Amino acid sequence: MYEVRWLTPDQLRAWIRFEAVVELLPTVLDSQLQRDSALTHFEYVVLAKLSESPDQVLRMTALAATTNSTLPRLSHVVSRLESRGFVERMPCPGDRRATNAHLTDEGRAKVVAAAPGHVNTVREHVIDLLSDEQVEQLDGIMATLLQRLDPTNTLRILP
Amino acid sequence: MYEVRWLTPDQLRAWIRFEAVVELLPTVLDSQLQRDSALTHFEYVVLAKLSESPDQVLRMTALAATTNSTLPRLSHVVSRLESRGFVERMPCPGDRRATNAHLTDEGRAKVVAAAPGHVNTVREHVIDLLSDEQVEQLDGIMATLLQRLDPTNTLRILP
DNA sequence: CCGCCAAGGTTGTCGCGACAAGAGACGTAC
DNA sequence: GTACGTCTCTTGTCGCGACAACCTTGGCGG
Repeated sequence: MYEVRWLTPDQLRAWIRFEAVVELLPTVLDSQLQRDSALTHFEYVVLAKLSESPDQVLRMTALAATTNSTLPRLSHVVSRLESRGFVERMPCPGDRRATNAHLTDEGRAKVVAAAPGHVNTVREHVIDLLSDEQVEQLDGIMATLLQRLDPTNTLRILP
Repeated sequence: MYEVRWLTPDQLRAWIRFEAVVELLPTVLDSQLQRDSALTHFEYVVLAKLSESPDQVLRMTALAATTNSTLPRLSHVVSRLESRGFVERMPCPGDRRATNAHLTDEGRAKVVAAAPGHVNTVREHVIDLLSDEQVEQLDGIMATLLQRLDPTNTLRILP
């Protein structure tokens, strides 16, 4: 039985709405990609991050970090993507413990084909609904939250 | 091959951060509740919504709406909660198709015990990190997004 | 009444995410 | 050179969420 600081009405309202968006948004992203490209949102992110990196290669650990994922989760997903021919695993030359994930040409084609529809969904459901000022506010708020959520601050390295 | 309006650098940065938070936040909420109260975040929300309603009763459909869920998902969760003694199903007097979910005393005790820890987590990871102004901004942004995400606008009925 | 469709819930199946356990490889201390 | 701890990744198991199929009841037109 310790002291609890409950939320004020304003805080509560903001939280309930935020909570709702956090609950609903992933479903929207997933179903669009699933429907149009037979990809999970997470699978898409993996392919996208690989396509943005030099030589289309990233170490599993680095890939896990940029996708806000854990290694076990990533490993499973890469296995699936590998069996579909979008990614191939290659031993890392310098470190025999490490594995490199490499985007195949087929995988690259896949993500290139999926990107427009995904960007469109992001616009329709988020960006285009907000003013430039609100986008800036959103960025500031999320940057603050990430300092708590992302211990390694991987995401502070941004373009 | 149609026209694509890519995101501007500012928009992209905001989106990547928002995406990261949407990915990471649910895990934090789930693991705290799981660790301290052996509850899923969604289970907690179900119990909480019931505890806030008159007579601790809500129809399944209404409960699904206020928890941003689908009926199948809710039905499964209520079954689990029922087997643990936190909720009981009762036929709705007025409509023999409908089912009422009723929070038991045990369930009420459970949610009351879990609430402080949960509120604390929400404060630590979200509310207390933001200024009052940012909380207001967050509320405005999320309200806008919900108009798209929540077709029935169930959540616009707020305290 | 009676045939039809919509509304309200439940159940079954499948796939993904979380977690724990394990197998190699690297570094380092002695 | 060898023993220990750490890093890197994989694998197996379990539980939840999405989706589809199904069943019952209610409303409504003829």
